[in-house]
Parts: sequence; C-alpha cells; structure tokens
Amino acid sequence: MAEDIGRREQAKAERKLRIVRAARDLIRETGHTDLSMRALSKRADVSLSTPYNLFGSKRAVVLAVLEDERDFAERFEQLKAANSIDRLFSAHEIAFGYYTSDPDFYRTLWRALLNTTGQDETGLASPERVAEMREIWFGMVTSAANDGYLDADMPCELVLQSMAQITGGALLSWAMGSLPTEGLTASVGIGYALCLRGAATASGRKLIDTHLARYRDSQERARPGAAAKRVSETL
Amino acid sequence: MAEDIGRREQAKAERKLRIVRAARDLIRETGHTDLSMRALSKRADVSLSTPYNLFGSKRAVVLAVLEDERDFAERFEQLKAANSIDRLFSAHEIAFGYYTSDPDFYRTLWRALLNTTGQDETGLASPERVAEMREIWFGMVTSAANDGYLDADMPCELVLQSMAQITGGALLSWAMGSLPTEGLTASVGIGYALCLRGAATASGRKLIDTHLARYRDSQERARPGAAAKRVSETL
DNA sequence: GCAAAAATCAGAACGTGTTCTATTTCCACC
DNA sequence: GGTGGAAATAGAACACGTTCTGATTTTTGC
Repeated sequence: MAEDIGRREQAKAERKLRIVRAARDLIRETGHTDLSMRALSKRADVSLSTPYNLFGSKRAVVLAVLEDERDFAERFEQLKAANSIDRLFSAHEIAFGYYTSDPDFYRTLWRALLNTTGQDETGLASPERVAEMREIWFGMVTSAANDGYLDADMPCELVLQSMAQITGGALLSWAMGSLPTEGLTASVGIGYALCLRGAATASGRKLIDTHLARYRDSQERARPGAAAKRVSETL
Repeated sequence: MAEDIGRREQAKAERKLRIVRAARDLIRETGHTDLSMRALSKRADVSLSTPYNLFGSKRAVVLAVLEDERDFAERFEQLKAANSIDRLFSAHEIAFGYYTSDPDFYRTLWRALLNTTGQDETGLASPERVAEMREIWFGMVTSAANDGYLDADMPCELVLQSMAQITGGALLSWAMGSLPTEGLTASVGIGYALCLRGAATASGRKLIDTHLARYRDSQERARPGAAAKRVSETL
C-alpha cells in the first residue's frame, strides 16, 4: 500500500540513497577531514537544501550512513558459540570489529555524531536501531542468566545498562583520541567482563575469567609503556 | 621566580580570568543556548582574537571553566565514611552532585566540550586534571582492595578503567539528552557497583549490595514508565 | 626616557551548518 | 492532455568558530 503508490516517493528514496552513499564515499576518501554539506550535495548531485529536506540535519545523514553500513543483526544470526557467555563476547568482537577494521571511517562518523550544533537532537541512534540492538543483547544476557551463569536475583536490565554505558564511554574516548584503536576492543571487553562478573554465579565466573584474561593480555600487549618496559626487561 | 617577574604575565592572567568568568556567567544566564565566542569576548571586554591568543579555542575556554568550577579534591578531603566502599560511593555522589544540582550549566559545558570542529584536540580534560582525579580514585579503589573488599588478584587498574568508561558513557548520554538528570547518579552508581562487585570478595559484596539496592530503588522511582505503572497499580 | 618587542585590538575574511525565498520542475489527478 | 500543487532547486543569507592583517597600545631592556 505504502510501497509502490507514488513514483514521487520512489524518486525521493533514490535521492536519499544517493545522499547516504555519497556521504559514505566522501568519508571513506577523505578520512581525516570532516564531511562538508556543500561537498556532500555536490557529490550526490543534489541541491544543498535537499539533504535538509530529506534528513533534517547533517547529523541525521551521518546517522543514516552508520545504520546503512552495519549489518550486525545479520552477522549475529550466523554466530555459533559453546555457551551463552562465549556468545556474548563473540558478539562483542563482531560489533567492535567494524570499528577496528576501519577506524578512520568510523571515527569520523562518530565525531560527526557528537557534534550537536543547537537544539535538542535525540540520542546516538534511531529508536528502531536502539530497540533492535537492545533486543539482541538483552536476549544474550537473559540466556546467560537462564543458563545459570548469572545470579537469578540480579536483573538483566542492570547488567545491560552498565554494558551500554561502557560501550558509549569507550567509543567516546576513542572518538576523542584518548583511547587508541588497538586498545578499544580489549578495553570494552574488560568492562563487559567486570560487569558480568559482578552478576555472575560461580560457574559463570569461570567462563568470564577466561575472556578477561584474554583481554588483559591483549591490553598489556597494546599499551605503549608496557611494551617499552617489556623490551627493556628483555635486554 | 616565575610568579612576579613580568607584569605582562599578570595582565595576561587577569585577562584569562576575566574570560573564564565571563564564559561561566554567560552559560549560567543563557542556560540552554550555546555559548558564542563573539558574545563571550564582548562580555569579557576583550577582542574576539584574545580568547584564541590566550586559550587557543572555544573548547579550551570551556575546559578552563569546567576545571575552575569544580573543587572536587577539596571536598573529597573532608569526606568521612565508615569503610572504603562507602567512601567510594560517597565520592561518587559528591562528584555527580555537581551535575545534578546545576544540570543546565553542566550540560551546556559538556556539549561544548564534545563539539570538535576540526583537528586532533586531546581528551575531555587537561592532563593535570586527569592525573589528579586518577590519583584520588585509584587511592580509593586501592584502599578497598587493601581492606579485603576486592580480590587481591584483580588489578585496581581494570576496575578503575571500567568505572571511568561508565562515567564517560553516562555523561555522554546525559549530555545528548537520552539519560534524564534524575537517573544520572543512580545509573552511574549501579555501573560502579556492578564493576566493583565483579572484583569483590564476599565481604565486599555485602557492602556493595546495600548501595546497589539503594540505587535500584532510586532508579525505579525515577523511571517514567515505572512511575506511571505504579500510579496505575495504586488505583 | 627611548626604542624595540610583544600583545591586544578592531575588523574583515573564510568555511562551516542551517534557514529562507523565489523559481522551476515534474508528478498526479480530473 | 492539460492544470494545480507539492517538492526540489539555486542561491542568498545568518550565526558560528577560527584565522589573518594591520594598527595601536603597553611593557620591558637599556
């Protein structure tokens, strides 16, 4: 009903797609440089006004790029793990694999998302996206609880909420430049592990600790000071 | 030696102070509105160029306001608590008391800090500030470990690092508007509690759980959905 | 005291995100 | 097949952060 009716809508959708792809390509090409709306409209062969008509703001365009780029739910489907705890950390690696495999691109995206020139724009993702993500992660934490890895009287909500904050905090300091890309996945992994451990049963703790040890190693390896120290110790 | 020598330096310091105070006052007065450099220079009775000469960027000015405003270390000194865990959470309440007692002011400040127009500006606070804060919090976590509340083989570093990320994530979503002021302190408190619990001994867990329960109550009270539900249940 | 030097000043200028105003284009309906 | 009307367009305009220029003030070293 609302799909084919209107060739006008079709042209609009096509224009939106062209804008999003132009934005994606421009960010990809000029990595470090910030995306300019004038460059974007030129590249997408639309007027400067059009992105504002179709999206409302530069932030919304960037957000559309981000959501277009990531197919986490799809990748998550075909994810196998021995247990629900391992699955959680595998999902984490998939999620942050996007960032670490193309840091310049995603860092530019994030920095653009953080820039809020003016009034009350809402959060860092579309409500649908947030709901979808929440469902996926909530499902995983709930599984871990049902499998007896998490304490029954610790609400999954709380764990999830703290994990989300760790994610945001890490991405923030990464986007601002104080957390290097090499340390990103490990840093968040450690945070997840600690939060989960705070809600874990004895059996859960055992599983979590293997991941925690892994991330500690990885972080130790990435830390510049520690590396220098290690070298000096080897001499 | 480097204090009185130079009346030029004195005038410079006086100008810097005037700028920082003008920025503070302007943000206080026009809460929601963003701070403008032209308005700021007018208010401080300096040229538009001067803040750039003295600070380098708008971001640096805002950062100076933020650091001038907060005297956390001082307040922290005169903080008494029954044990090291209670002290941690008391410190947390002091720290976030700044934000919740004057949300418009600090939200504007934070939003200005997040806006990175251009190149590679460093993190969200000055290195000295970061070091000072780190020392305070590291001391508290270490105390908790020494008092037998945290597992001996869990490095304080890790706990601290996760707590810092929770802080950043919460402040980010608060500044972006997705986390209401009423839920800020509780949300971070829960995150701290979970992280600490993930590193806690049995005796530590007992202490932490009282705080966790407190924050859960507070969060339940603040959540709009729950409030509505509660009302409907009361009817 | 005087000259050199350094910092501030006023103001223009650049590029930015965003908004506004006509103007034009082009689809949908009768 | 026209015609009314919605939407995209070009382009100016606004406020912003930031940089630059040239003139002016002010402090320092002698």
